[in-house]
Amino acid sequence: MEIETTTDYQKVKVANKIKKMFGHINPRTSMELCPIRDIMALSSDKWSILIFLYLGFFPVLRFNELKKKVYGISNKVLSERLKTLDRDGYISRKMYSEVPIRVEYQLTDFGHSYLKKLLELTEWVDTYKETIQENRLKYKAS
Amino acid sequence: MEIETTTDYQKVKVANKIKKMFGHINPRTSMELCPIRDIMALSSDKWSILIFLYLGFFPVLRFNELKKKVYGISNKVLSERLKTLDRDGYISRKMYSEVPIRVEYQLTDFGHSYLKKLLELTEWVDTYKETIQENRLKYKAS
DNA sequence: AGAGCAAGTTACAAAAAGTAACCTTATTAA
DNA sequence: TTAATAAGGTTACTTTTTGTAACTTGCTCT
Repeated sequence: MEIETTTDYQKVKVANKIKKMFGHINPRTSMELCPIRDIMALSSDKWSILIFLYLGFFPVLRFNELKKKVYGISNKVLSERLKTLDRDGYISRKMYSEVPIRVEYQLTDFGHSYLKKLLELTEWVDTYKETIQENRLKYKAS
Repeated sequence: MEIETTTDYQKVKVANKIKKMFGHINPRTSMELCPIRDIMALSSDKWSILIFLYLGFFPVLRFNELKKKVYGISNKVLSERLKTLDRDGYISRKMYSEVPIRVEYQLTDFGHSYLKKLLELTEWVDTYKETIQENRLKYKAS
């Protein structure tokens, strides 16, 4: 898989984007107070990605349905992640007081908007996953 | 900040993308063996994002320069992240046997390619960070 | 009365991240 | 001739985060 080189012009554009977003980036200051990292970390961790993907694929899922699909996740962690995603507005939680109780989760418009962007990044990863495997083998051999 | 609603047509397109990438997504199988999560988790965590951004902004940085810029990171974690990013091929590490020793890190073409995609996601986050803050306040109040 | 179900919670163990002191090799200053 | 300084880490130890598995709650059905 060939990676096209980034031209100097493109690099300048990237640097400008970074500067615009992280205005205080310079040798003397930090990004410590920047919320972007916090938001990124909470929405792109290994479990949240799967929750986004499954809710993008199946419009509505209940707690235990998600638990079965997001293979390996525990009740505790699923519960925590759903709370965070709900709190930040990516998903909605609807409780129906039936017996037994029914709770339904789905992406909000905001969540769909984020998922669209997240997918573009995962598509890149999907395209180059073999390249990364090869890089790891080369590294190991060296 | 208004979020535009995702049409049913767009949702189907998203579902198709997911199906293409995560072909085995269905109620009976898992994504357990999928490398995408692993790669995403290792390249988009809270410290790696900053390393990408700083190396996207400053073409070449030495260990201690990075340490100063990536405010709050410890030697140990910086060293670990740099190793992982080097191993996966995002950055290159060049050592010069001077005294004192000099080690330079920079993005590879592969790393630049990834950063470009990562930036699109962080730009979305940058655009909507206030929305998320509001969502959190609403959630807290409810 | 006992079993079962959905949707969690809780107490505890394991893993990951953070902290601070230390190491190496060579150079210069006292 | 010690001693301090420098870069780029490593190591031992502490704290925080994750993961595991058992338990809870409220109601129904047998």
